[in-house]
Amino acid sequence: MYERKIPLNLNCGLDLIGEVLYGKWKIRLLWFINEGHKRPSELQRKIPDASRRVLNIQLKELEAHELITKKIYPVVPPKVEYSLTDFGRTLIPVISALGNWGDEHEERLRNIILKSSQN
Amino acid sequence: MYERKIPLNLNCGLDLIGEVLYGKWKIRLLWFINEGHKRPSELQRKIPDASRRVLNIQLKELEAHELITKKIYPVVPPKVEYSLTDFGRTLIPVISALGNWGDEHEERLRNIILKSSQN
DNA sequence: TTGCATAGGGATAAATTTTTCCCCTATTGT
DNA sequence: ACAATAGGGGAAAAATTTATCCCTATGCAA
Repeated sequence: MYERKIPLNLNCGLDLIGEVLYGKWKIRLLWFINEGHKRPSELQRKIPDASRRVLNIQLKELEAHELITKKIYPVVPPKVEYSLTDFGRTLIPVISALGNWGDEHEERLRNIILKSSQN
Repeated sequence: MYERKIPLNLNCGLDLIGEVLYGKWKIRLLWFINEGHKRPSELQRKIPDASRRVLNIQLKELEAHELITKKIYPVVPPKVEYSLTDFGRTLIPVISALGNWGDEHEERLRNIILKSSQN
């Protein structure tokens, strides 16, 4: 595992939530798990731009942060299902707020982002 | 400027908001500017863990994304003030939602994060 | 006259995150 | 035998983000 060289700072609420949500795909993972896409392979299909590896890594982190739980069924071929914990579920309204803002300003954002990524 | 090699994806609202808020210090910059800390030097003092350089870079990006405006006063020593645009102001409730969630679960989060960063 | 404050930028290094590639388990179907 | 499916993980490379260092300029205070 990677060993951090610059210390964490956990001063305020924004630092704290940042620590658990930072990661390119974490918010989407939580979102799709909440929507009922529980198995790793489903999640990989839902998020095809992410490498399989990172999804696994980020799922592990979400689990370590107690936002999701992992259930392994002892069958072959293997079956695994993730679910939100109660704690994780409290994040859903926050994620909705993010997604809604993005949706509401979709047109404008797309233009702005594309324009500013030209130069 | 850095030239991206992996294309952006701007499919859903979460992608879009991610594009403008991703960046270690951007949320805090918006927050403090909203609180009235407008000058670069104030912001640097408010966010001492960030290097001066990155704050400038991220302020520029926020400006390019039309979330803040920059006013340069032609005086010596130089004086600059940032303000939220109307568009940027619409983000404040979203940022509050993030910060509040972190504050509400402060104890728990601090423990979880420290525990999981041990090993 | 040296030092500090103000604002900003270039070049380069370091830190961190994500991707790529390859390998392993076990069963079912061809 | 061999591929496909389902889930994982190590090692190293590539991508991306942040940090460090040094330089510009002016006016004011010790």
